[in-house]
Amino acid sequence: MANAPAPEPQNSKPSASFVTTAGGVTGLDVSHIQTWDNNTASSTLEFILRQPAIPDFVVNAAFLALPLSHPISPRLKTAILFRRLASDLALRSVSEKTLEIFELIEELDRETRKSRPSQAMKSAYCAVASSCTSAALRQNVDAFLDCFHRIWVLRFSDIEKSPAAALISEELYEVRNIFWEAVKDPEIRGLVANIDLEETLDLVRDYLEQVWSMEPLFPDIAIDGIVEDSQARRENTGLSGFQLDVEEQQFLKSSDNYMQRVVQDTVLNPGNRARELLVENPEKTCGEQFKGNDGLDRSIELVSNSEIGFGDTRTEGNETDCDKEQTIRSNHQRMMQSTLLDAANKAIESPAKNPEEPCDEELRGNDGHHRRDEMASTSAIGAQDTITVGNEAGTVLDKHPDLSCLQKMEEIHSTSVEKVPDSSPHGENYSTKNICNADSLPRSSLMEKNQTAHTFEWTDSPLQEGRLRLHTPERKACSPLKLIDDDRKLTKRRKIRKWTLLEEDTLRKAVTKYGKGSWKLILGANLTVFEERTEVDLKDKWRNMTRKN
DNA sequence: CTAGGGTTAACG
DNA sequence: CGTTAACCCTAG
Repeated sequence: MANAPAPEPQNSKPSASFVTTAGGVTGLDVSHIQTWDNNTASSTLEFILRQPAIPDFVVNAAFLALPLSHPISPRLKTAILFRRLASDLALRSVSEKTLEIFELIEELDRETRKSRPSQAMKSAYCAVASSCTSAALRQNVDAFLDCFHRIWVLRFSDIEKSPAAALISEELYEVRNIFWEAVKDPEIRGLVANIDLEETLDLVRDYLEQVWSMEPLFPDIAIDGIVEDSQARRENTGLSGFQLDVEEQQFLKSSDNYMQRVVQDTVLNPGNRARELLVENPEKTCGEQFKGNDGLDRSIELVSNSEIGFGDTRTEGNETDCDKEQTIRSNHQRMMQSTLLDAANKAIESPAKNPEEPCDEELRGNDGHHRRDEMASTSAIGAQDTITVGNEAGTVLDKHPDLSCLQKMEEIHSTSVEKVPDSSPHGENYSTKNICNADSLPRSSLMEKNQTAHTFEWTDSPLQEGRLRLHTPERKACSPLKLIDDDRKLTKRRKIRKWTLLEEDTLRKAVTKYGKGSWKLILGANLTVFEERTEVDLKDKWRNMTRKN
């Protein structure tokens, strides 16, 4: 995984300069980023996100240099999530967050590629879920019961109802049954207590490698300026050939300064992986870019501060446009930092910690709800929710140590939901909040809802305590023109796959059984045969088959 | 969700 | 270059 395949440079306009070392691409010259069009920016960011050798802080800085108006496409969101998966992998840690990332990727995947999850994805998901449960069992029985309830009952039923439903494979059902047996019968627990983390990591690795090599990273644009050494690089960073106005120059200086601070923080932060990478390549990575003057100091401090709550960045009465920009940017920075650096910082978390605590940490001191929404829709599950789930599940299980069936647990789950019909932690309507956000900012969060995503409303049930929340795509105000433009470019047509004889046979039989037109039903009844086909595909295929025969 | 017209890409 | 299967878009 240390060396993901780099995209073949193609021949078109130069767009981005990368710094390479023996270990691969390790840095990025962002000085021209302001001149990139949306497509170039998306593709380039996607590229660097997929380069494990590029330290997180470089990725972070690249996002920082990106014009705020730049839309984050579903593809890019997916790439960010892949980055998180890769980080988990590098740190040899899988957790419930990893599970959630899979769910999010699957949802996004359905939006962008309209495909069902690959076998590799489902296997990896199943393995991560198993590993988490097994790890909990090794901890103690309470943790195991709690974990089982959270993952295999609550989360499972949430996914079933979510756009990520296709993630649930037969294998997952089987594993759930096995764990369920272990819940009922302590003697079986020994058999599931030692699920191999290595195997899980391998499966996640397989999945990532499959996805990363699946499609060209640069469908339309090319990376032309791969710089081989710092000498050449120096020439390249001089902004020659580009006319920058004063504002842009100031901005660039500011981002340099930000990068400098990130580096300092990173270096001071023991156990941070980025630091190791930096030390390995002290000058070839980004060293030269880290000169600059005070531009974003205040927002940087806010960013560097582990506190995530929404402080007002405009404490001095001096409200210029520049300040506004800083405010927006500082939110942006926090978002990126927590998304990308969170994984890197995991290394310094105590391994003995309760799995919920990292979330707690991310949200500690937070009394602003915006942030909470953002985190809930990215990698972190709302901490209070999670903890409540934990406690509740724990006590429930303690009170009913001899639960006789899964249904009973599910009953408990649903009654607990009914008991607190509208008690979301802050009594807020999340949808409304997000819409407000979207109105005021071009993009307040990298993980902001995909505009093309269908709405999956949870408002009338599961936002309350005792329930894990899944990603909830919502609409936001956005220029429809931009939207169409973006999606056209970024949503790829599926690769053509010939129908197999088995598929044709199955379809024929199914049509005689269920009748022509029940495509959804037919698909549902033959999910394994019609892997990665949609009901529309079935319909089209039937049209083809019946046209000439 | 389905039906049906439109588009794309593989193939002879 | 025409034909066709696979895939996409969207009205109803």
